[in-house]
Amino acid sequence: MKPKKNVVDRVAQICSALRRAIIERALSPGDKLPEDQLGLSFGVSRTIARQALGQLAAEGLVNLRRNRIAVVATPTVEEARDTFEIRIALEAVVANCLALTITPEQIAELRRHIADQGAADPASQSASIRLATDFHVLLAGMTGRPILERYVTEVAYRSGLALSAYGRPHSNDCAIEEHCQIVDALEEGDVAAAAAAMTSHLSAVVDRAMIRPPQRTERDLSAILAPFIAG
Amino acid sequence: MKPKKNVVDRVAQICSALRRAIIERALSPGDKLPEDQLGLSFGVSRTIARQALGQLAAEGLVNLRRNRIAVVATPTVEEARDTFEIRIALEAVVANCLALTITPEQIAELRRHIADQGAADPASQSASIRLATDFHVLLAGMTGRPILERYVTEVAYRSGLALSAYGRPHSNDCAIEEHCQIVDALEEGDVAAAAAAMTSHLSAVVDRAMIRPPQRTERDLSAILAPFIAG
DNA sequence: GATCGCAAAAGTGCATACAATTAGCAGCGC
DNA sequence: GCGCTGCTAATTGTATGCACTTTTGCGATC
Repeated sequence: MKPKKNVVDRVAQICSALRRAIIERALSPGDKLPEDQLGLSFGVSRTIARQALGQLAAEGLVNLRRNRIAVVATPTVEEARDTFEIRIALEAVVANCLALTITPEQIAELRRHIADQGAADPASQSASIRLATDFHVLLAGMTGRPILERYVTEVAYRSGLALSAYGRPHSNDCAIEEHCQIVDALEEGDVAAAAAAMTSHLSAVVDRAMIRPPQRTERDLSAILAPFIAG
Repeated sequence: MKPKKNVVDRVAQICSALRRAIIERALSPGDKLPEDQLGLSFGVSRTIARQALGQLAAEGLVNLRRNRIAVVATPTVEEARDTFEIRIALEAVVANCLALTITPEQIAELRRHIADQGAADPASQSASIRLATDFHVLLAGMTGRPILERYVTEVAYRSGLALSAYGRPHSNDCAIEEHCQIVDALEEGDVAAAAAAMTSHLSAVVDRAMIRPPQRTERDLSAILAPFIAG
């Protein structure tokens, strides 16, 4: 293969890596993200790191203040609730859409995903959080609507960050059970049931969370980031 | 006043200017946006212009392809419909929220805005389109939820771009009438009626549009942009 | 007259350089 | 001990330079 394509934009790569690091709680709200350290970790110049930070700031995952080091955003409680209400509205659209169009192959893929989720090491917070989020992203992707998928994904990541700030340690079991109910409703093509299952699932996630007070420690950024840098 | 603050981030300034230029149809889908020409127009270097383009691309207003000149996005018909469905879902949330919380002062402000809209020169497409969009942004802002406001704004601009590609020349009168109905429902605190008025208004916008085939001409970018550069 | 090839021009992709701002810290007075 | 002051290191904000890619213009060729 030619040395031509830079994979697909290094900015996007860095954004994905940081998003995953945030959603998996390797990075916590308030963690600092200095441009040159980021650049060093990902093997790019500050120019690129800076663009990535700009994107993430637009997505609400990072806070940017002039002449200040970028930090992982710390959503307020109001923002967290707001995010989830928006998420519920958007994912209801997904459920409505999919209940009418979903194929048996897609159902199978979803069940496979849920099985993976069940098989994940329950001790590994990061894996179960990521899989739970991926389930929703997968659903959104199945609608075949790129814009809907984009917004659902964005808001799902933002929710993950909010949970990271306020949620109690993620509990995987209930998520799996509720994800199953959603797939069941989709399989039957029951629009109302699918939307209801989705809504009550997300509401339950909110109810289960919104408890723990935030914590604060200093850590080594490059060590945190190492596993997220694509080979 | 001190010579310190750069207003508030020049990237954001350029983004706003371009968003307005797009929504007012001074820029049409497919129009080229070369970095150095942009930089020249706004008095910044390519670095800054480039960052702005990155943001706008993330918002779906601009298309970016590697080594190619950035262009104003040309939404497909599917994307346009998708955008509007998302918009309807989000603005229904706005309507629900406001029907319960809106104050008499806010009602007055909305009626004032609608009056301005009625007073706008009907020949001026750009003014009436901008005012119509601003009405929705204003509503979203009144919820006091910054995240909801952000998504509604983004999707409203995207809708505007879609209409620019496919809509027939914007008709102001019906919009004003429908905006009035929304405010009426909000004033009565009737949640269901407000959401219904909002939904049917947006559906009507879609129905009225989605007709005209896109056109294509070459124009002078810096002349187009001149009125959008903040003093 | 149309087509192909190729070199110049235009444009992007990225790193680096430098100015400006902030953060950290030592020293000082109280 | 505590807070203020000024210095230095760290970090961001922006422009510029260079390599590379795409587009364009133009002449040769058929």
